[in-house]
Amino acid sequence: MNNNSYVFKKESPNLRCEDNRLHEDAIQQAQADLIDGLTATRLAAAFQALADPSRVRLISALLKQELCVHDLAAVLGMSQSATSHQLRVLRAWGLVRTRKEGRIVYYALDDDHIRELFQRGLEHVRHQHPVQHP
Amino acid sequence: MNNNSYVFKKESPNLRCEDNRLHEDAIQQAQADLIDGLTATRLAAAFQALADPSRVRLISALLKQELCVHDLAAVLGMSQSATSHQLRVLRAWGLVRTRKEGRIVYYALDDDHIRELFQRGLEHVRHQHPVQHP
DNA sequence: TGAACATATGAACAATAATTCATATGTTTT
DNA sequence: AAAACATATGAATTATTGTTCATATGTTCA
Repeated sequence: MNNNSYVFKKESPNLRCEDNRLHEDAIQQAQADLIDGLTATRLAAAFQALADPSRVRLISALLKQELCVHDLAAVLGMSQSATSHQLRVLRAWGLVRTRKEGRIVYYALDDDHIRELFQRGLEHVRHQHPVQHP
Repeated sequence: MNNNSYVFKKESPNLRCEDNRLHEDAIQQAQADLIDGLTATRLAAAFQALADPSRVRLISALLKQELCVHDLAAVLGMSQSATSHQLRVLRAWGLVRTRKEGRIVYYALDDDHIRELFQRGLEHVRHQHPVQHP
């Protein structure tokens, strides 16, 4: 999926943007690529699941092995309740799965997909320009 | 980065979790893998940048070519102001870059990195189990 | 120069979300 | 059965965030 034909505008005479004469083609192309509302909402939600420091740390703790709620709370230094709430978010969006053994519930990453996504994000952060303010 | 030695607990005699006799090793391993607070915050922020339907749609519109603010607003059906605000978020976190030509500002994806991350997310969403509620 | 245009931004408001506290559910031990 | 334990959940509170509205900045055109 490495499309090397990214389009930049040619040095162009000054036209009003409003006219849509200048950008008509680009707009149509963009309309075609635009993901639909439902997909956008789901995709955003998937990223949202990773958009919190606590949840990101939970994922990192689970990179190499499963852990129970109690231990996750201990590792992260969070309350049991907060941990459980956050785990529910991760589970609801399919990032982790659970396995129950007696009264203990073990959490694990759902699949390598997640690890992959996590690593990509980490790469991005590490290659990053000095942090700017949002 | 495909670590195939993911650790699951052995079927184990019933011990109190609190004891840390059972999970001691796991906890130490997790402590070691745990990303630090600053990294967690930055990583979460990076995902946060993609955690909104409008922003995800902006990215999708920019997959194949650059576009100006006016056109992005038109393509997404958002107000100029809202579009600009969201673009600022994407720019602040290094997902898009800008190029100014006269009074027109063109936005483009910053690099293939972003496309990659976007696609991974999309894959995840598409492979997804029937949607559950958070 | 003044009017039209493209974009950016600050303040206000509405909507979401994360944590805490108290308590509920279900399991194991005594 | 009662007590201890592991986890889950609802309500309340505080914090963040997205959008709108009005307006500011900077560029081009007449």
